[in-house]
Amino acid sequence: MAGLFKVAADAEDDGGLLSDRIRNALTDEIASGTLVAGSALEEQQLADRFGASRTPVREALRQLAISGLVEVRGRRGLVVARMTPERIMDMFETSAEVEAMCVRLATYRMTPLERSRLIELHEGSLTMVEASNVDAYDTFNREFHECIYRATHNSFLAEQAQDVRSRLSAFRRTQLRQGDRIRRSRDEHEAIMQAIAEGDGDTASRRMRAHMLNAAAALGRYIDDRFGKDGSRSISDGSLSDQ
Amino acid sequence: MAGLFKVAADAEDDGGLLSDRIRNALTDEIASGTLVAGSALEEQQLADRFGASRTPVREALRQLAISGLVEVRGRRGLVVARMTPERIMDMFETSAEVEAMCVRLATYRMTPLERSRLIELHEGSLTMVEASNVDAYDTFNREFHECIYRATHNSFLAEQAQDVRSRLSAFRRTQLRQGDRIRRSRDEHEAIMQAIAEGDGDTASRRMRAHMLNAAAALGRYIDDRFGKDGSRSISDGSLSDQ
DNA sequence: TATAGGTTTTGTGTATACGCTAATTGACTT
DNA sequence: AAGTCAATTAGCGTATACACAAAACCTATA
Repeated sequence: MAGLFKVAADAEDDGGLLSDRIRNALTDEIASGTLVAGSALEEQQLADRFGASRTPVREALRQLAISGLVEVRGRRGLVVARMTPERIMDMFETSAEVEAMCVRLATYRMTPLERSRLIELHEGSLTMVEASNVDAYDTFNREFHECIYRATHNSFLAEQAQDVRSRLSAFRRTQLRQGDRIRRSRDEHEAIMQAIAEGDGDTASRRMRAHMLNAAAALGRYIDDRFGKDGSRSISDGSLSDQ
Repeated sequence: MAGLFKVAADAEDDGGLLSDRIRNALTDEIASGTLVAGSALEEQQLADRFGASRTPVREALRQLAISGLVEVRGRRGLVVARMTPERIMDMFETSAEVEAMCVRLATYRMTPLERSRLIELHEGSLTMVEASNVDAYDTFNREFHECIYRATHNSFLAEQAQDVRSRLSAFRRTQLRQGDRIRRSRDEHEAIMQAIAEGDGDTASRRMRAHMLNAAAALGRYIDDRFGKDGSRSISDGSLSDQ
């Protein structure tokens, strides 16, 4: 069973479409490692296991293929994609770069209303940190970043950023519980907010990149434990030190 | 018919999978405007038109939905996505930002072999410019950018960049034929190459962004003609002027 | 005449059946 | 004994059939 990760998909565990439920279930099983990387995925077998027919299974697999969670191998079936530590770090780095890109544009284009909304959100996160309320902070964090996406006033970019972010959600899950990561996370947000307030998009961008890479690093040991010991590569040769 | 755009998919017009052929055909028809935005797409009707059954049509439509070319509306069918000028410019801007991000990382991480390969490609493009060989330059251009993607040494980022680029291919088609765009394109490549040679990732990044936005601007009038007259917004408030 | 409720219709979601490609295995030849 | 070719088969790609849900339409009543 995929008990390790009970993702947001559980909200509508039985109401939605069958193909979507299968997709979510497979996503969880792959992210949690229940389905080991490289193993073959046969449609009929999965259909039997879910008590469904091949049709919705196929739809689910095709979506997973586009998400990159499974690899298509010509005519001869699909296999669970190998989520190597390198691959995961690549995804985190990409996410960091995308977030940095977004906050830069957002700094230049944000309306006063959007700015005050972001400030309001940020200030509200203080009590969560003091209460060590991880779940509340996690929700806030998502809103914080989505607020920045919207402030770019580029809906396509916002969708892309959201997509990358959602693909990492399964791995980011445990990040905030590592040590005093929450407090440091909020401190980094603070620094980003300051750069935004000064209208300095490039600085906000650099700080956001560092922020995201710190979050990734907080996951480093966890990922190493799960997937191997080789997750230590320099993931940003650029100006990482900041603030 | 979708005669306007004979895309690269034509290379294997009959050999590939039926669902892929349908997907390509629909992509062309949407990009070319043959299928007007907002119109409903019924599976059986499309199946009849392509002489196939609903199954491959469904697969194609699901892929298009993920690509953003069609919008899913609950249970009541799909509609052709509205490709407004704003949307297209958003996509071009995103592409520009992604390319800028890639070339920055590539500058820091590129191996000597990759650098020499890029130089070789760039120098080879000179004869194409002098011969005004648009098709050859278009092929070179794709290789040039893909070479940069790979040089980031981040396969996930490379895939994302490739994905964004491919989504724009239908619109970028005519770009190089506008005026002396080819020569200016190569000049911009030249400036980027220089920054790469100096190991200045930030400069390479800025120049790449400007390069991509120039390419988008070259398409501006074309897009305006096709989709309306409102495609003129400031698409980069940041440091656009460069070199 | 307008509205409410039921009926028909339309189209997606899912199940099942068939064909075809290609991988595997076995036998036959060298 | 090893390699090659043919036969078998496993599994995907596609076609067709059925179920169900939502929207449109028609009818009956106020």
